[in-house]
Amino acid sequence: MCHDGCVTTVLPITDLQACCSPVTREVMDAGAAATLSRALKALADPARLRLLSMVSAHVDGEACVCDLTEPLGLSQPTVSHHLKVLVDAGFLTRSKRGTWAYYRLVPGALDQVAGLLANP
Amino acid sequence: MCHDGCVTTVLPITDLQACCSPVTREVMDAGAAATLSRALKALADPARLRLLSMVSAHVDGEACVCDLTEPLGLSQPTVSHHLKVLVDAGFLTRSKRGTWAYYRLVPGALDQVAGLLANP
DNA sequence: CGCATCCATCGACGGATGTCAATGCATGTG
DNA sequence: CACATGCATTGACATCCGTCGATGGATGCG
Repeated sequence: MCHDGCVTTVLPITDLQACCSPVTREVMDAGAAATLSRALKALADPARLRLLSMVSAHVDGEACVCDLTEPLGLSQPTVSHHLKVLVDAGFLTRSKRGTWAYYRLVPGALDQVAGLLANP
Repeated sequence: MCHDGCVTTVLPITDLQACCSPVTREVMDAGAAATLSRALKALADPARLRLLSMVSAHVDGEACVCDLTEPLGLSQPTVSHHLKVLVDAGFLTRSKRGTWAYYRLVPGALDQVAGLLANP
């Protein structure tokens, strides 16, 4: 695997909005496909989908790791790992206050991916 | 891995439309997350995204394997493999006519996934 | 200070995934 | 019939990914 450059950098959401027109509009070049697929890979996991859902449904739209570990049924390191993946992909932000780390949805990030899948 | 049942059956697109409300509407249960993540996994590959794009852009909205293998730059078995993944996930249909196998987008399949990601 | 809590990172392990060469099976053609 | 073409399947291989226990750093509290 790992074609065309093997980019290890984080995916800023701005890359996504600049990268490509929707899948069915015209033929995607390799770069656009790689960028969009990186965003989709971050979403293509049941634990991460539930994390996004739980964070957005939590009070004030934010949640810390200890709020998520038990209802998700996974260990704390695993939850931290998934949250990091979602932050790196631009779907969540992390803000540390005291001992706690609060995660929050990035507004419009999911809609942007949705817009690249749907027809215009 | 492979929690909650380890379903090996194909994912009919009807499951998807029945499975869940959008990610940010309410907390997803494990089953809905598994179903949606299976659809997203099928999309989360640059080769498959380009295949969808190339099929939809091809004349008459359909294409056979020999149309796709050279512009994609992957071997014929690999292209066949990716096409099978997309068919099994409900994003493409396959119709064999003579020696050729023609692939075609399933109307609305991508939009359905998009609708589950975006806000209502 | 000493201790508990929250969380990120590390190392390890098993299973999944993307890729190709080789093979086999239809279908069409001389 | 013999042969070529289009495609799916198989087997093998390297890599990636999800998970956990263990560890360690940071913060707050007695």
